[in-house]
Amino acid sequence: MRSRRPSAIEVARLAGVSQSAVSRAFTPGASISPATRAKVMSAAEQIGYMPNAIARSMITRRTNIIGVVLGNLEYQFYQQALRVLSLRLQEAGRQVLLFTVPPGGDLDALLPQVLQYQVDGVIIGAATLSSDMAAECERRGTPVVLFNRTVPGVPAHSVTSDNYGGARLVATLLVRAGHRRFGFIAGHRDTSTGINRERGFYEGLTALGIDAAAQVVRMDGRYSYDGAREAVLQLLSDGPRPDAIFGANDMMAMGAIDAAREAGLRVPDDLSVIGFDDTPQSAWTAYALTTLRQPIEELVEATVDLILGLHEQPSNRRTIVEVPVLFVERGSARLPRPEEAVAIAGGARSDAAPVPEPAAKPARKAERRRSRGRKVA
Amino acid sequence: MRSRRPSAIEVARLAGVSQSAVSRAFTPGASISPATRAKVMSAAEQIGYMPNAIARSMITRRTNIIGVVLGNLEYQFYQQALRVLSLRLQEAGRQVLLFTVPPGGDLDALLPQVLQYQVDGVIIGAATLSSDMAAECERRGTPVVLFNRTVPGVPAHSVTSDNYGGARLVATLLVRAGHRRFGFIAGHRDTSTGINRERGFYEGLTALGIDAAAQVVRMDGRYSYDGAREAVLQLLSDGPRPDAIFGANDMMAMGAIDAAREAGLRVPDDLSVIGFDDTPQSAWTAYALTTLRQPIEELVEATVDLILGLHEQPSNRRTIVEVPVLFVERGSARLPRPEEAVAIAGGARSDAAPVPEPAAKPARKAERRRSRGRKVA
DNA sequence: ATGAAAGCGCTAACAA
DNA sequence: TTGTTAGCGCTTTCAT
Repeated sequence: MRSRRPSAIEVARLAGVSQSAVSRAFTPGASISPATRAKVMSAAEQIGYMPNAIARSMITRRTNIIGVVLGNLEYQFYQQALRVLSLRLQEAGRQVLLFTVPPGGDLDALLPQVLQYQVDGVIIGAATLSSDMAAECERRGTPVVLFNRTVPGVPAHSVTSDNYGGARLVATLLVRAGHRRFGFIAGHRDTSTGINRERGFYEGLTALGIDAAAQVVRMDGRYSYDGAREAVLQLLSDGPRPDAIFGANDMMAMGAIDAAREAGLRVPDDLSVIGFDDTPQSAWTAYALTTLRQPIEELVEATVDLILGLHEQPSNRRTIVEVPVLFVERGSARLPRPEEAVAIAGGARSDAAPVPEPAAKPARKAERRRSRGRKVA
Repeated sequence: MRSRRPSAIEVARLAGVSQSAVSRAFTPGASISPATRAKVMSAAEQIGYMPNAIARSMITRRTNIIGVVLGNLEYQFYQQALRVLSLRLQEAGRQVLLFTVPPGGDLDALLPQVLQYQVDGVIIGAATLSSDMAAECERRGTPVVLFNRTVPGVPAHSVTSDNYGGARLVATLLVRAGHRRFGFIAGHRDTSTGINRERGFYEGLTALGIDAAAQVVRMDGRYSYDGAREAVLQLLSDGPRPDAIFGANDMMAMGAIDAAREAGLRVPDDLSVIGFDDTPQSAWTAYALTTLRQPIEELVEATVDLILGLHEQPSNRRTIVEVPVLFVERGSARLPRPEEAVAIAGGARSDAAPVPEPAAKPARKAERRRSRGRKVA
């Protein structure tokens, strides 16, 4: 058996050309005659040559690797996001170097590792980035895009969905449908996502004259099914019952639905429940969860465009992309009559009956309305 | 502002030492005096130097990068697996270069890309590996481990769970509990996982004298919730009803449960349903799915041990690790009395009452039995 | 313990 | 179009 990894020199020798000819043969659009290229290719094939991407990146100063740092890979949303991200980056000819912030771990400790691999850019969908590390990345000329989060005071580019607007829309729709007492299941206080959803919900209620402080019970669902289920079970067992619950993500909303049923309540007749994300499970008939869809495809597309664009042409202007969310009506919440709802949501078309229905094909049948979305440059 | 990425030479100049001293300072256990190291470190800090992992790997001939190729990132099981895999590899000081086989895409087309990055090993949890590509990897000395699959005729190392044994156990338990007519929801015919689960189930039935050909309706669930739900809806609407359904994964089993309920059946009273995987949703009270747990942690651990070990010390002996699965009883299936069930499963301890229960903490409360597991070297 | 020098596999500038 | 040459940033002999 031959030596393990043939180099361009060996190919060159075999093909009877110079080593740079080999390099050119593998460079699309390089100045080389078809005859030479053919010779090279056949020699390469013969000995199983394959260019060394690492060596190439040393001199081109680009690795075509994008670092992706995630901290919440236990959440469906991030799992889906990673799937799409990986697909899109690959289509763009880039590779994904994946880093996971371990539970209790530190993003700032991880980032130097990422940078050592000379990545062409970093996409961060994890905990908070310190402004020190952001500055370090900028100094090195490595573009950074925050995915699904913003960090106050850190001048990094970011892509998020309109968490505030979506949550505010939920508040409006619930009030218009006659709900008066609410439960809000919060995730973590220290994520921009969670904060904005909470703010949107409370401000939406307040804007319609609801005394949020008195009428909303805030629960901590720790972003988990179990956490939410237990909190809601507790809530329903003592004191006056809410007539609607808004979960800061779908998993928690589903925990709320199960809790409600365990407590003998019917959803949505006795209790309306709305979630956030539109994970695949929301469409399952056991839940038929009315929710806000985070448009993963669009979020990812924006993220990829940003990071690749920044590598080509660095910019010190901070870009913030905010993508509108979509209201997906299934069966878990009582809502205003369609005409009114449409007026509330700002005129998007509604093409479904208002009756709850099993949602096998929610994408086609359900009523949807877009939140405002904006792009801030 | 200074030049973007300081090199060891610049550090050396600033510290008044040679460039190799800088290298040594950053190499644990290298022969260098504390004084010199201190000088280097302070100079490095000053100009923000960080070793270039790419350059280093050129000469050490190891990148510390493991290629991970997945094709099924829409399935929870692989999402979870990736999460754990990434964590464990990071703990071992390795990085994950992630590749996704696009829908309809080709693993063999992807693998050369992986190899160009000079990865220290490849973990494959996607479609089928051709023996050509396997040979190519071996020729280059890049170890390959198949995750959750085996490919007949391809001499690659692999780690799987005991799909056959688990499925066979399901058949046994269902028959012993008195079930006689069955539905089996298959995934794809071309995955070793699917094949073995199917074989185990059918052979388990046959071994107990059930005429599988006559008593089992085989459905194609395309590994999806929707596919399974529709297939089961169809099944229940015409012809004699089965009294138990086994889904080749949890998502399909949950689709079956929803279909049964839509058809007005109670689970498990009218219909027993068992799944495979033990995804997080199985524990949700709406389903309380009785299922077989694929021990992700153990699968990943074995995979990581294998791939790292192989890189240190290549072996041409083919290693196949098969990890036992765990039977997790929740509430979706009627089962034999505990004593009998234990005898069937081969003596594993049972510490739960046989009554179905909401499964908030299934790990502690549920009854479990291990399938046989074996390790073949 | 330290520095000088060689070179990992490649691309890019230059000359021919 | 082609070959020659000079590095990319680092580790690793080999002297000292």
